[in-house]
Amino acid sequence: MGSQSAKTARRPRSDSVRNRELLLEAAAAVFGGGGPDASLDAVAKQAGVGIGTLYRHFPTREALFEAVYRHEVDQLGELAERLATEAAPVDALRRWLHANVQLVATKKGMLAALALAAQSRPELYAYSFERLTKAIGSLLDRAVAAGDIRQDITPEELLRALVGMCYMHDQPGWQRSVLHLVDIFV
Amino acid sequence: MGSQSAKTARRPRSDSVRNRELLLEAAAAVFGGGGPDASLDAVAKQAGVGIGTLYRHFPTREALFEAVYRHEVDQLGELAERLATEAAPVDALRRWLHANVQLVATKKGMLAALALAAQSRPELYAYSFERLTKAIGSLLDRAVAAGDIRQDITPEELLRALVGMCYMHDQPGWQRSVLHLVDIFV
DNA sequence: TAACTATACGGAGGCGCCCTCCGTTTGGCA
DNA sequence: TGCCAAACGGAGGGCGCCTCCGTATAGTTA
Repeated sequence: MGSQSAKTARRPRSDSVRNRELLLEAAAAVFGGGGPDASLDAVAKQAGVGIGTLYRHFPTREALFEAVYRHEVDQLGELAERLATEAAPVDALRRWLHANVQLVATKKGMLAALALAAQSRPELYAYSFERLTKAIGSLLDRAVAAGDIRQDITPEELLRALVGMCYMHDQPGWQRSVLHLVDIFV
Repeated sequence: MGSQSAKTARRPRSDSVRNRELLLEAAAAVFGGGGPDASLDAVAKQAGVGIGTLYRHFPTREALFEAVYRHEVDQLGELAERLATEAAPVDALRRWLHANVQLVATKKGMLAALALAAQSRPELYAYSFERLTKAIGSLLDRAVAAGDIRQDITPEELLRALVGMCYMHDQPGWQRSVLHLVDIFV
């Protein structure tokens, strides 16, 4: 039986996998720059693939949004794992939080779209919440174990605080002030 | 000087005023039914006017959203004033709250659009908040004065509670339960 | 009342985006 | 190396967006 349900299963084609990745990156760039109404033709062009390929991978605009969202969340998760092995506990936490702020700042144009997508798709919200909570949790645990940080804070609290702070993203200078708060807090 | 700044001012044309009203009603209906992506051509058709007339009154889609939003809020305000003279205090309050729930239920498709519009336009939010708070305030004062209701509640609290309850608008049966809560509360 | 004109109306048409469909290409497997 | 399922590309029909200008009409003036 192996990992496949039948002998007839085939490995996915390499170009398919690569194109999917290219499309996700292109979509993040285009939506980030031009807002959620940006043309899908532009996304395909940016990715260097035909429009048909885009639609094969993501049948609807919403599907593309959702995939981009998951992709971003996954990248944050992986970043956390990497930092956990590469950096000193507190530093890892600080850098991860900064990466979050950075992401929100870059993808301004996507926020509205993501908010809508997450609102109408509870399971998406749940997924990202769990994944991010775990990421924070592991970083936090290490920092606490190292004795570098107070213990009376849960991952959920920290995540909510982070999200809340980023909600002010239309005030001028929000980025500075959030980074500042993060540094003070740590 | 009267109400005009110069003698050269002309009264607005009656057809213009009428068409504007027709368009707002049509837009509320079409967006309510077909979501915020519904065609503007459809709105014009529903209103029985040419597409050019729609664009003259509302140069962008956002302008139309905003106008519809203000219109709805104003109507709720007027309803409150009317109820204040026509119904018994507590009954007026109850009916007004019910009208709110009704509105949210009817205009489901508009909620996402309105949320976006309100988010990117702080003054719109401020306007509606003030107007609705006043509406609730007057109804609440009357009910309290009549001794029919507890006194330790502010209009702001009530408004927030109402909005909060309607945020669950994707759960099945939310409408029943909110109406139920309203009745119990009153 | 009639003539005048500022104002508003309507909708054709150019443009660009959406999405499907199918002939062509390519990667995996034997 | 040959086979073919899977994936690719992009032309094209359709539709919605928005502008532009000739026509109609409400308000004003004589």
